[in-house]
Amino acid sequence: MPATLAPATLARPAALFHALSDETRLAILDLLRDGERCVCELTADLDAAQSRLSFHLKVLKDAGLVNDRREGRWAYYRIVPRAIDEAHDLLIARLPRSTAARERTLGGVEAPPRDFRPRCC
Amino acid sequence: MPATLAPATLARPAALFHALSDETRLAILDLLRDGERCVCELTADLDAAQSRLSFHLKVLKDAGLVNDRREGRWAYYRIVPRAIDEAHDLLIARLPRSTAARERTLGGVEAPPRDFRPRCC
DNA sequence: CCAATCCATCAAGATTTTCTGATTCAAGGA
DNA sequence: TCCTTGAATCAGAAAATCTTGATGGATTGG
Repeated sequence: MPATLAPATLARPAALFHALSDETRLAILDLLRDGERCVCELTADLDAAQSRLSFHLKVLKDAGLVNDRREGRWAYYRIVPRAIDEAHDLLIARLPRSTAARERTLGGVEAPPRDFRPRCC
Repeated sequence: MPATLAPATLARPAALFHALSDETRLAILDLLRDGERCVCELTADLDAAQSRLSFHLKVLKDAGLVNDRREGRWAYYRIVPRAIDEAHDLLIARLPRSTAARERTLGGVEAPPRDFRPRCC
């Protein structure tokens, strides 16, 4: 997308929300809420092909939402709570800025005058 | 995706996070934080094609993240704070379940015994 | 009525994601 | 050493998403 649309500050939130935007990945996270799991457990619980889980685990890991730990031939994945916190902050940052703006947003008493016209046209 | 992987309960969070996973849409939301804007304003501010903005506004609207209001030939869009709140709740629901699980996740003192083996293998 | 403006929608193409089925590698166990 | 298992990675196909340019409807002003 054009540079004018994509300040660096939007890349991280977009990547984080993208990692959360898939049902398979959300199902993985739901399983990891109870603690770490190896890929073979996830494969069994989700009834999904192993290469598919590896793919989605990589997406989650690249986004920083999960960690992995090696033990013998197993790979154990777990949630990184800080990443959820980060996503939380990035979400809150999307709320309307002020109470006044919020009321305007909600169509409250502070709505703009009827003859308000956009600046661009 | 397979039905076994996609309980109905995951469709909504996936759709919501997907709407938030694009830089153009995040840029739109950032502009709407100060109150409602018409499409022509967004087009000017983001230097984007009008059909492109209509596309992204539709994605945001279908996800419930924005509302629109018609006035003459203008369409004013605004953030729906409740949808942000909903996304917030869906995010918090992805945090590790208990303190114990969280400590296990973080590799704390409550880590499982060394001879722990996955149930599946 | 005519022309201009705002906007949604469509079709076509390009790009990105996702899935499947190998293949490969490392770690154990026999 | 040989065989099995857990997991990452790759190639190719399929599916979804995004962009662009064109079209058309609705509204407004002349």
